[in-house]
Amino acid sequence: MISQTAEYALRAVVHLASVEKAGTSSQTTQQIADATLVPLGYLSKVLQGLSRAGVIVSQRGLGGGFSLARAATAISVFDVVQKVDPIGRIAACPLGLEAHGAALCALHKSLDEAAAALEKSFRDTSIAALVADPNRGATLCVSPQ
Amino acid sequence: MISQTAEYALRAVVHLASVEKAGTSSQTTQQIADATLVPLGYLSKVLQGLSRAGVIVSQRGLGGGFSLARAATAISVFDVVQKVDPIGRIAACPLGLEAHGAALCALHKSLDEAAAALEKSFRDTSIAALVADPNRGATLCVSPQ
DNA sequence: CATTAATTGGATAAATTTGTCCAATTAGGA
DNA sequence: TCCTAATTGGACAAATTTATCCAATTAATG
Repeated sequence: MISQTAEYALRAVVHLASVEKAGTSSQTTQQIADATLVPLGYLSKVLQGLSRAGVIVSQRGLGGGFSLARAATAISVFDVVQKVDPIGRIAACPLGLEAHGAALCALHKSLDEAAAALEKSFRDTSIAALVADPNRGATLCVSPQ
Repeated sequence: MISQTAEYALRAVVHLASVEKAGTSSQTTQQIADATLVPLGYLSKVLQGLSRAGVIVSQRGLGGGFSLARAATAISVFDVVQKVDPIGRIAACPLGLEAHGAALCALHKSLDEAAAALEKSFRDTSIAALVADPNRGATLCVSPQ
């Protein structure tokens, strides 16, 4: 449903939200990789993408790392997914025929409605809502850092 | 949201439903390719998969081709998608840690709920519902065969 | 200023998905 | 029986996604 890359991006952002809630300001790629079990080298690319997209901010050099670009309550699952692996809403008939202008056939209308529902669900879920209450289960199914 | 292969499979099955509704009993790979604009060689593989999955039936030799394995009302979008490109429901933490047994963290619980909703939407849509009323727009955004 | 720790970006490789082609097999019909 | 039309299955190629590695750059600190 979502790509591996989107899954990795969500894990990283949720982890950042989790440590920020606990009072830590930034995390290195290595720390994020350890917490999320995402391959280090690939995670580096994913974080670069999220940084360019304005979801997180990076700080180079000693003491640097990544942190959320804004409050976790102001970042949605959609914000993260859309940047690395956009949900393909169907705007026009994929067959490219213009016989019916912008009108979609029943199949593509139905698929687009499903995509719209998924998109709404992602828009309505904030990253903050995915950070577990520290008194209950841990974030990301792993023990807290 | 769904793979290219799933999109092709849906086009093919909807097309078969459409021609069967119009009284034609079977279609060759070539005919389906012409109607759906799916690359012929690849469509051949997709149809083989749908055939093995029991969604359509094939008939070899002269006069052969493909037809639906049962009434279009009894085939759902889910039946088609699931065979070629299964919706990945999240049964256990993808990080593979057993710290919390089968319990999902908030992120994966949320993603699984989204997958469940998508799955339900696909289950609730029959192929018959996607065959356009011949008096209105055409099936698949293309002119009828 | 030198050292250390960190991101950045590029080149490259591996894996998966998508796509092509063709020989073998199956079946109908003259 | 022979010809033709069709699926089947295998090998292969291209494109995309996922993953690895490393040199260059940036920044803090002693």
